[in-house]
Amino acid sequence: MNQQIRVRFAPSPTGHLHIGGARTALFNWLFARHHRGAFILRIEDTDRSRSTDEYIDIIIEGMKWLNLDWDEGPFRQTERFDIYREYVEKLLKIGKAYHCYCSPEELERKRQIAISSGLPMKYDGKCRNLKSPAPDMPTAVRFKMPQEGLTIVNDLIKGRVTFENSQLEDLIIMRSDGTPTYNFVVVADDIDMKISHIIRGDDHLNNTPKQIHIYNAFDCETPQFAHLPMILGHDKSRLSKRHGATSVLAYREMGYLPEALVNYLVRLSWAHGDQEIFTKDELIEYFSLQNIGKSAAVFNPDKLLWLNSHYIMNSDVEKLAEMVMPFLIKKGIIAENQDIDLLWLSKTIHLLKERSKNLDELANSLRYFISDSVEIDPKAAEKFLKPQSLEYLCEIRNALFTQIFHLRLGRNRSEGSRKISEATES
RNA sequence: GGUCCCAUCGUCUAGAGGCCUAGGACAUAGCCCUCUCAAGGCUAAGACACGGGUUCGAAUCCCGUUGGGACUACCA
Repeated sequence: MNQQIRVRFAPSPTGHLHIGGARTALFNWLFARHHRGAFILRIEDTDRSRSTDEYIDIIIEGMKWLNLDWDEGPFRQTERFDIYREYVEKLLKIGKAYHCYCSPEELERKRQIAISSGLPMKYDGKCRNLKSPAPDMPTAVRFKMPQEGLTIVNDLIKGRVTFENSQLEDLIIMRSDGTPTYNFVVVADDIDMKISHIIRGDDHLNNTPKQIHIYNAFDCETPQFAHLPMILGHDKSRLSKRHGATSVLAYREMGYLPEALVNYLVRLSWAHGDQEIFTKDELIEYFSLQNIGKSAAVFNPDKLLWLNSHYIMNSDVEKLAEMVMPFLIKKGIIAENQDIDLLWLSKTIHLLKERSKNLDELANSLRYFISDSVEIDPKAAEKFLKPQSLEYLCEIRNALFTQIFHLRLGRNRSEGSRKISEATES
């Protein structure tokens, strides 16, 4: 293992693992695997009021479904508060941080004034050089940002980005309740975990100069940064619930294959010539930060669906049989513990997979072949099949499907099984 | 408002100054295959945001304009 390369995915458990987060995780994972480095999973749950254990489980489940395995973690920041306190103490001691006695209300008032008068909304530094601190008051701790000069971020994707230090404000690194804040813990953890490359969304690019100064305060070398372009909705605004499903597990529910989602996500801002379909091994071999584009990408459900049907068509029937099972159970097509002839199921799937774009559709088609007792009710069928497919099912003239039709009408499964064998072999 | 990022078909993208009459993929349309629906094959339509430079030569480099996005919390 290459000890030099260490990357991490650091979601906050305030919601599901969404499309954008999944792609960030994927790129980190690919980078680690390509370089034979370490991929670390870290849960950023310092905001206790918004973080839940349930979301942690959901995020981990999403990672597992996508087959993104990690080498270290999952670490939880709430279990590391002692470490952060030490780091804060150190900064206080060397004079890189100071106590701030301003109340949130006071700060909010100043911010409103700044907005209405069109001035920059920056902390005024009131407590920066306080001579006689009041030790009994609840205090937050602020980091002392340099106030002049430039900070340069040499980003592996965006290139050289320059920030004026005068724009940076003394950010709060520890709240008055003693809990540390994001921009600080990120750095503390990345130092502590010896992260070599930070690959994250470019919504963090503006945070980077602040974090660089924290590295400097600790006299630590900064890691390499790579800021990925955002994924947008069809209207080019940030992807959110109103654009449809954004959580990774929702795609599992809808019958998408993890390989299809991974293949779709990897092609957002990344390309390898004209190739569209990649195996996992190919991705690991080809992946490089160098051919990641700089511009945001619009999420396109049509192309994802096309990839999914491609992967369904090219999957082994045995594997599909296994994957479609939860859908059959959920729909009540088979009972939870029903004994089902897997060979028969596989052969039926073989006949249907070409026209199923997802596992949900596949299950719906299967309904008509599995339920012996169910007569076809066109009204009911209409709910699950497209008109053409319904027509196709009902007007069966194709010899092959005539046989299955008989089977479905429910005479004898072994009889049907024999006929499917004949059909699939010819 | 301030700071930062971005800009090739509707969408994802190829493009590293001449291989560009700008290539591929999704979606769209047509044709072929076919007893239906799919799948597959072929074809069509469809883009370098705009304006200035630099250069013998610009999608590609530089500047500006316009448009989009992100950040601007005792959120992450």
